[in-house]
Amino acid sequence: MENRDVDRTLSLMWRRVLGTPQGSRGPKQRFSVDEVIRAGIAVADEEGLPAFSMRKVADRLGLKLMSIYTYVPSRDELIGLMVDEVMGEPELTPHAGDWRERLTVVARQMWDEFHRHPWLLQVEQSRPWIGPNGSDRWEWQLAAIEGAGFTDLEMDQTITLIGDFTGASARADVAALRTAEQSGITDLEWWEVNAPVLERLMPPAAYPISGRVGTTAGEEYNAVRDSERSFRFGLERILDGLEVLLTSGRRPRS
Amino acid sequence: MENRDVDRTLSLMWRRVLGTPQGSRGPKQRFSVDEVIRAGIAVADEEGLPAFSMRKVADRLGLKLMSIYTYVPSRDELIGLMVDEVMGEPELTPHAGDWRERLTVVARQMWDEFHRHPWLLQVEQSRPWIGPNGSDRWEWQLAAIEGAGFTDLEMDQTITLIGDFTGASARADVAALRTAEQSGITDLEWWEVNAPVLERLMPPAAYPISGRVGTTAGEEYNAVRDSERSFRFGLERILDGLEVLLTSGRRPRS
DNA sequence: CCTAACTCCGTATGCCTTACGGTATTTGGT
DNA sequence: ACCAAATACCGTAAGGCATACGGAGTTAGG
Repeated sequence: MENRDVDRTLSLMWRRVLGTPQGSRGPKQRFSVDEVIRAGIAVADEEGLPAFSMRKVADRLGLKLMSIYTYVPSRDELIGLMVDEVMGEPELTPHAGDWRERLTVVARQMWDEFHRHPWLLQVEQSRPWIGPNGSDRWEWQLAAIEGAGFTDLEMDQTITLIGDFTGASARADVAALRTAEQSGITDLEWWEVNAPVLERLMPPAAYPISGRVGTTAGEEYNAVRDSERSFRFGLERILDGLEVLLTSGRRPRS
Repeated sequence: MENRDVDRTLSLMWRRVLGTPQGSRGPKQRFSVDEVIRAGIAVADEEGLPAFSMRKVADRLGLKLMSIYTYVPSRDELIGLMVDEVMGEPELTPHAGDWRERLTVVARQMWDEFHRHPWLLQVEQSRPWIGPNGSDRWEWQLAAIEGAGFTDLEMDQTITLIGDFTGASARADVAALRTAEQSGITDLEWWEVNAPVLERLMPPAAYPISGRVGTTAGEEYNAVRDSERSFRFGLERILDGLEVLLTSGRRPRS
């Protein structure tokens, strides 16, 4: 990636700060970059990232396909801009309560966001775009545990841990929701269709533990999985583990 | 999804158990389903899932594109079969040591696997295929914590937690490795190109905490991120948190 | 008032999956 | 021994995608 591309990318990301460097010669653009980004978000919200295409963005704006490329250099770039745009949606409310409550808010915000914009989980960012909203968010997330007693390194690792885990849980939950919706068949119905076949294929003797655990979980969840509950379980364990780190005594306030 | 499709899907998955129901009339197939699956894995290993195509699988076997469809009903199905095939690669060694060590082995096995077959992280399984190797693995993973004092429900949630977290960490690590390899530019070089631009865009006063933390982390990691280290950090926290759950006293052996 | 710069778009290239129909091959049944 | 059914393999085409390129129309600076 050339230096010029870096500039092009970043100047779109930070267009609020830099202003839009509109050359003044030719005709004015019919839309703004922001409108293109918002149209992109709408398409992705409705159809998911695999079905997201430049043509659909263009159609939504009443432009023809290739005109989109005068606003944005490529599909990947547009997606990067969409991501940072979305990062700016939730208000970064001042932190309150102890660090456990604060981290819970941080995690819950991400969880909600992944449900509002499931395509975020499908973005493959080769190199992370550094945009204004993402940067503000990262600052806010770190602020949640500032002064709790972590070292700088641990702060970085802690937010990464919370984010990674929340993303993975949300991914499972969103996948389950989407499948249920698309196939028009509930988890339970699916199971009822497959169970007889699987019972023939999987002798209980070969799966003593998963058989027992699966039955218990199925009865308790009233479904094959309950991702929301797994998320709460995991988050509590992680918070407990962080507390152990903080109270293990070997730690002078850095 | 019709009942017949369920059968078709599952009978391919469990072909070892069921035998291949080869009608005996026409010409024999030149290859086996297993060879197709292995060719698919080779393609995915080399080029990743986005570049994975039926044509490449066919080319690798010396078949023409459409012939693949006589072995496997669709691309998605083939990917499902590839996943279960890969799940059978590592040996499920008998568990030894305490539950912490065992869970570490479980997590490390997944971590390694995601690095051996990074495309696993790109698979969007709408409904999870239940195959023999995946089932055996799940049984083995649960066995790692059998008798440690968890309830059945907690066993399910614990393995899910370890798996989710490991997947997310591996995703970050693999993405970083791939980017470094593809762009031929290291994290550090990328930073050196971008830093001057970003310094202009991001006034330090607006990012006091992330500035400080980022500097510390950068010096310590000798890179922007160190996913391997974040993985070890997160895993330790999670294991600590699970230990809290087990030793909190409120727990009669279920 | 002319021309440089710019927007918008038509066309083309080269990918992808998969539906469909044709042809060659093998074998069970007669 | 021969025919017909079943099957594997493949050619073609439809309908999708990103994006390179060049042309036509529009605007404003000099």
